[in-house]
Amino acid sequence: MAAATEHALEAAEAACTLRGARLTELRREVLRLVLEAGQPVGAYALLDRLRAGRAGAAPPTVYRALDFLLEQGLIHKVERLNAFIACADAHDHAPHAGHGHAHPHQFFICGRCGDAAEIADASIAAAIAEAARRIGFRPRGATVEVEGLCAACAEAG
Amino acid sequence: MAAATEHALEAAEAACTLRGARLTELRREVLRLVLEAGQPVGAYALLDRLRAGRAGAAPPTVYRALDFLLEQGLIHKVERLNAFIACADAHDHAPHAGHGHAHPHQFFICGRCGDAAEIADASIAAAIAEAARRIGFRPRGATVEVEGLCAACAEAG
DNA sequence: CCGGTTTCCGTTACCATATAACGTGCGGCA
DNA sequence: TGCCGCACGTTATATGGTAACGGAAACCGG
Ligand SMILES: [Zn+2]
Ligand SMILES: [Zn+2]
Ligand SMILES: [Zn+2]
Ligand SMILES: [Zn+2]
Repeated sequence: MAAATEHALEAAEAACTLRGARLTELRREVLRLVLEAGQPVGAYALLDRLRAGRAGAAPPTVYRALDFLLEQGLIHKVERLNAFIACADAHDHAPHAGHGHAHPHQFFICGRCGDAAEIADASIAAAIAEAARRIGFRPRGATVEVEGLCAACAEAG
Repeated sequence: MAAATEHALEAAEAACTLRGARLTELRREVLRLVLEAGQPVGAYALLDRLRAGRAGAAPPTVYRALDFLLEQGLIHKVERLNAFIACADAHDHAPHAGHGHAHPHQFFICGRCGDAAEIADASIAAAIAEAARRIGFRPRGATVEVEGLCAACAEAG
């Protein structure tokens, strides 16, 4: 599946260029590591892997790169795991001119195999927006993370 | 509003008794601190306050109490803040015999004043359940946390 | 090409959040 | 009485995240 990673990297490159953001060597490398993980991955796990090619890497090195990738909507943070994962459809959501909130999304996290499936369900988003409206709350961003068993694991055991 | 805190503590006592769980002195004290905070409060902030009356308190002291209170559904964790808050309607949800998942709930967190409003919106829960069903996911618990401006702060500015 | 400005990133130090591991005391129970 | 399980103290450690400073490099208006 290295091909998928390469494709995603090229798409990220293109998206950044469109917005005038600089996907530097370091940021590109961190994005590659997140893509290759394929699952939510912690900042320090990324740091360890990053050090394979970059001797002096330290926490700020990886956190700054992650902040950039979050800004660009190329990755998401999984709050329940304090971990990061590549956006499943970074190439789809419109390249806003400015910086950004990530697009609305939800995660279904398997407690057995560790997979995190990203979806963008309009009716969940609508229900949240409606509830917010009802209490006069002005939403700026939402975290929706469901823990449980994925289809494969539920069947297996 | 100390009266409200006392009332909640008595309700918690009753609920624990019903389930055969022991709301010890320590756990009761931590619950009191969470109730008195009125907002999401970090474990180490609780630890500091706990130390006022308990010289030797250490991280495990407060984390074990918090784990118990979470089990009993008396408090919730706010993942986005790594903080804890008293359940807004702990006396309402059925006292399951066994231990438990917390009841379904959602938080609307004001980024200006720090308040976190807990609601239990059936249509949000339903939309999530439906999305889970569609992908064959078996949910065990959900985190729904919306960040933004509460009604008061949105009006103020 | 120059000089001013911004951005990126190396580096050090530190803070914040959470858990592992082990021991002791205590109450319930055969 | 001996055993067991739970609660909790205690120490140490793991894991996650920032502040602050400085130098190098990219960018831009001349
Ligand atoms: Zn996404
Ligand atoms: Zn699974
Ligand atoms: Zn609640
Ligand atoms: Zn507010």
